[in-house]
Amino acid sequence: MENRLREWLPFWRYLDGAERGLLILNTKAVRYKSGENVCGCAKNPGILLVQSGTLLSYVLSGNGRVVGVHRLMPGSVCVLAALTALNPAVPDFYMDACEDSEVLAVPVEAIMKLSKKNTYVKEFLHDRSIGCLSKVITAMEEQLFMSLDMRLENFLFSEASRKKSCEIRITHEQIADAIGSAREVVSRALKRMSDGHRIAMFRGGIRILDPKLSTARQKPSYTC
Amino acid sequence: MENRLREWLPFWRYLDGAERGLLILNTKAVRYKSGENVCGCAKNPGILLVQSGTLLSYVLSGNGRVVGVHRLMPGSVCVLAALTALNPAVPDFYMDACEDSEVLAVPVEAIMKLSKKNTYVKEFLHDRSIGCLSKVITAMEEQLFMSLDMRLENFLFSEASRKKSCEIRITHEQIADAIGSAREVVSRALKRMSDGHRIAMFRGGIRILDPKLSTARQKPSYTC
DNA sequence: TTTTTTTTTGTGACTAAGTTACAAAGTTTG
DNA sequence: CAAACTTTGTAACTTAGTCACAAAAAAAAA
Repeated sequence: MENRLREWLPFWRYLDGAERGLLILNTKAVRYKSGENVCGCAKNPGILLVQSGTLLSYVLSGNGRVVGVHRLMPGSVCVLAALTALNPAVPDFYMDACEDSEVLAVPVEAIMKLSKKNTYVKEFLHDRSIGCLSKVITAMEEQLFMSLDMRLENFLFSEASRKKSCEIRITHEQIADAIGSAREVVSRALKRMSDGHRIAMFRGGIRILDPKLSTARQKPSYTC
Repeated sequence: MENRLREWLPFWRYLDGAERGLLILNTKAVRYKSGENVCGCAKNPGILLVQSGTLLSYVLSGNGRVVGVHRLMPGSVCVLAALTALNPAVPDFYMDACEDSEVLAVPVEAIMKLSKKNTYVKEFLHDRSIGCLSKVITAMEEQLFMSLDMRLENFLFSEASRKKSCEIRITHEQIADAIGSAREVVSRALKRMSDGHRIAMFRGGIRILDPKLSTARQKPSYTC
């Protein structure tokens, strides 16, 4: 545990013995089953250090629509949950495990106590907070400004490169959740791509045929 | 000038003589004409203290669509522009004067120099940054999750209460920009409201008739 | 193995909202 | 007053989300 903290918390080397003790004492290893809710509904694990598995954080509308925000992989350190708890201006976020996952969680109170005394912790929190919120904004910009087809292509591309394979095992429903759309809409878009022989579809997955799809990841372009 | 800085920068009382001098020396009073661009396109005035007029900050898509983010009124202190310059992860923002306006601008370099030495400045920046980004996220959530009609009603209500009058002088085009829609869409929605006798329309403005419109401001509700 | 149930995918009809293109009405300016 | 510009109206079309239901495939139960 101590090794993990040292490895992932850049301020570790600036902590004195008592501060390290406080952190070690309060940090808890938590396991989540695939699909289990990690954060939201008044549940707040604090700062997360992902050991294994994948977590997905998202924003939720009143009527169930969703914008995916981050994918947290092993090695990720995420302060978003803590931030929600610390600052009432920050809107609510949710997080689910999308595989069986193992994380180290530093509760909000502990990190707050530290950050009040230690500049390095404070600076760490500041930096990561802005990073997290920026990612949220970027994700929402994508959702607001990019067409469904582009988002879908980008998603397929990024999944393929993540899995290092042009065969992706995923359902239309899961894709829709990931890119913030509806299952029927995704099914139709995939059908168009399939008709154009850019992908091949099979139950529970997709194979990418068009090499262009797996090379140029588009980005929304901002002009003035 | 010094009085204004003291009044609006909560860390002023924690600065020593040299630091105050640095700030006074670097802060500039700037005037913007209505419609003039304040921030964006490599232009970055730094931290803004609005003296008079109104500024509007927004996010811009590649094809000209817009999400309004903040309205800065006299007394507002905004660190968004500075934040963009300081942290490459933060996406680009734009800002226009929407009336003739007068602001005090503290350039990025000056505030950075101060924040490196002074904890209070650092904490101020941190706090305002998170506040600004949270507002951006809230604005984008509204755009993503709320129906056009709701956004329009909320806008009309907030304008009416801001101007303390149920007669708002504004064009459909300006409304569309403010709520992130298109002029035709706004015209149609206004026509529906006008048909239902909730508003009266005249060239260059709108009068609110339905008292319900000016009482209950709706918010998107988040559930789990 | 069959039968039943669940999961996944397909489809049509409908709605909301953004886009394009143009016209008409009202205002301002020469 | 006429010309130019600003503001508003309107129709046709496109994209994407919603609702309702059906068909196909896989998994579980009998």
